[in-house]
Amino acid sequence: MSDRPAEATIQAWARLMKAQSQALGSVEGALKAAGLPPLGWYDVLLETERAGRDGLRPFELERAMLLAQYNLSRLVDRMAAAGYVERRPCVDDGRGHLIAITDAGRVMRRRMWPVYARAIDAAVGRRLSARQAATLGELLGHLIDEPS
Amino acid sequence: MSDRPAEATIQAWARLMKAQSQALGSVEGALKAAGLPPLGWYDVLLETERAGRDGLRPFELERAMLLAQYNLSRLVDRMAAAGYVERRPCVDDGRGHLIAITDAGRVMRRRMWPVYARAIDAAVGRRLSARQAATLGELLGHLIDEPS
DNA sequence: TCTATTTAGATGCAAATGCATACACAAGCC
DNA sequence: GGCTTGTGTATGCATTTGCATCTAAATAGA
Repeated sequence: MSDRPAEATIQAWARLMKAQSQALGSVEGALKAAGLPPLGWYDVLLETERAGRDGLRPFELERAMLLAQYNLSRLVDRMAAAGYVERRPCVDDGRGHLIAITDAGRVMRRRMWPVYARAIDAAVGRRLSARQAATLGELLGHLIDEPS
Repeated sequence: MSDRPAEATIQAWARLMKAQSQALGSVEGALKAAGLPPLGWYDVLLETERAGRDGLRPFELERAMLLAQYNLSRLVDRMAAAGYVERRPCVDDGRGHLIAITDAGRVMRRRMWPVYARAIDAAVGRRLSARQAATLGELLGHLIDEPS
């Protein structure tokens, strides 16, 4: 019980929760206000677009994102239903498939980006100097487990 | 559209999302592993305990937490059903009520704290020096809207 | 080759969330 | 007092999440 964290630790923890909650909320809000899909969709679109023609496997996508497997599986369902990605059989491995972005998906990603970018800038960029943002990123990096 | 955020901003944003997701996940995981209720319950217990004998109004609680109104309403339902808080009629204002912690609630809060504290320390405290934690808290503070 | 184990992914079900709206009382105005 | 507007809280319904489990295919071992 003498593990009681230092005051600075507790404050950092509390503010980490609060800052991300507000930042995320305002970004999601901006997307919704613009009639666009939620943030998670953007990440999938970005990763699948980066992956090129062939697309990528769900488990690869899972690693790149902060989503549980079952969660991703259903997100892909929805996005496929919306026509932004498609599932293709995977020759190498009959268990899985490849997820590839469609033209509509590319269009949507381009449509989302300006809104997303502006929202990030409002939530983070405009509130910190370049130096502060760099420091913040650096410190937050310490809290992230590198699986690499 | 030339609002494209600076690299440092984007990195800070991405890491903010990732760091809190991991930190929160590990804290929630620690609570669950110890057979304890989730984090949100702790916050309610803490605030109601601080509020003293009379308890406090849901809208006050709402301000102290990161919860939407309807969400809090149902959280209180669950916690009342579990016997940790109780709703009492409010004489001043017939619309609302007061939420007060019970003895069982106080016991539960005390049971949760060591686990919570250790988890915060593992997720944040041990990864940063005191100075770094203070800086992180300071920078995160810039991202938080002060309604005060 | 045949079996056991592991891995990729989906899915049924229960719980939690978000949204819109309903409801009840309070407060201000005439 | 009646009427309108505002505020505090609950709730029905659809969507999303979490958990546990299931299937199918790959891989390892005998």
